[in-house]
Amino acid sequence: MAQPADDTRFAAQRVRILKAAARCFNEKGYSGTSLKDVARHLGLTDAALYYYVRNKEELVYQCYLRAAELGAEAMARATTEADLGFDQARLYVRHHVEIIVGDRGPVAIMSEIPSLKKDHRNEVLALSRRHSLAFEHLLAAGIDDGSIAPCDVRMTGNAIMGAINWIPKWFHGDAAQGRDIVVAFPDVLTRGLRGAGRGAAGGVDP
Amino acid sequence: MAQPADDTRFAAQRVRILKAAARCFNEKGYSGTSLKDVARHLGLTDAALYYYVRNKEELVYQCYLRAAELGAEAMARATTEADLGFDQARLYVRHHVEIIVGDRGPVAIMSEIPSLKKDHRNEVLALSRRHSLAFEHLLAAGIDDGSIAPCDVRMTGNAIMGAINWIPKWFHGDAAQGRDIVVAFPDVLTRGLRGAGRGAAGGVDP
DNA sequence: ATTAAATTTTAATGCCAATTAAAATAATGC
DNA sequence: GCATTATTTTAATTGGCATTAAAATTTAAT
Repeated sequence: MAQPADDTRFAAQRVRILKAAARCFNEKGYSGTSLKDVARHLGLTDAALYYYVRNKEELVYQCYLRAAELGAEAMARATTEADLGFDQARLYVRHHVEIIVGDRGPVAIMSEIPSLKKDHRNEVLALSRRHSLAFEHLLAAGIDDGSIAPCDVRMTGNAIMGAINWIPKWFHGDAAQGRDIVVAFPDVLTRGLRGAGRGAAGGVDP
Repeated sequence: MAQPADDTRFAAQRVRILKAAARCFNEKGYSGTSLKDVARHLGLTDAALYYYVRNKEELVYQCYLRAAELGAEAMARATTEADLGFDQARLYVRHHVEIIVGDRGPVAIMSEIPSLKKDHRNEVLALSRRHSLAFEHLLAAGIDDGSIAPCDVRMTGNAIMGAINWIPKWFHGDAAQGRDIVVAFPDVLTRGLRGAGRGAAGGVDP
């Protein structure tokens, strides 16, 4: 009854459950998926899930926490691996998209935060805002260093995040398409950011 | 019991209901919103809704039909009002975004198509695909006429549509923010498309 | 005003899904 | 092999929600 926090078996099954849940939630929404749906994907019974989470609300909560973690990881790697704002933005998109369509996916879309109970909702909302703000700061830094053209960073951030968040709505695991996404999205989502300063490619071929 | 198809009262109430439903669905998802939730927004009882729709599934179906209509309208206006692909793409974003954040909104996000029954699902899926294809053709035409730089039109379309579809997740009716969106999104979402041919602004100022 | 039609409410009904407790099975250490 | 712990299942219990039919109220036309 007491689960060792680091037990391999328990932790592994936990992740399997979170991924199965993420797939279901992305497809049919939070309330639209029953615990039986999630369990079926794992060859389990609905009741078995209660060994890993207190209740259904906590299952979504954990999914959203995991989503926030992975997003933050992509962001952290991006700011570490490049200096110019533009390059960081591009890297962030690349890393996040790779996670979403790769082996660590599916990642739950944080699309039903209002369904969480107050404490969890506030926590997830805070994480979400922190992520958005981090990206906006990244964009602002890019404008300062001249690699990104002046723009409304709030709206630009919302646009880029939206395009990423929407991916699970139309990507359902096709490997070839996954490769297309990883190749195209970083370019598509950042091509409009280019500034005239350092690192600017211009847009006019010589 | 028999509703005159064009009756002002009936039609008006019907639209009010669809908008209230769209708001609820966007916020809490299809299964997450009860008919009582929708009715409460209108000062009605849940049972009253059955005078306007056969059942809950048809309520979503109608919301999605309306969403498809409005999207198609934005697309049609865009292709009518401009010639170059780039200008059409920009106009489409402008029109669609104006509808979403304007008085005709909220518009339901088509995010739970799998919850529809087969016939409705197929119809809505077809409309959705048609819309995506229309946009991809528009992009391809822009590449041909030189106003849009060569790109993966499928992925570019997915990215732009995703950014638009995600708007209702963070926009909740604030008028000032609505203006920001209308001003920024057409630019943000199409700035990366510019080609080197006719109508190209380049990216280098002087 | 009176009547008929249109709209909404009240008051059931039944099902599905979340949750829980106890029992059964599987895994692990000795 | 035995005993203890971890994991899953079976078998209730529960409440909410979609749905329906009949009754009540409102609206509109004459």
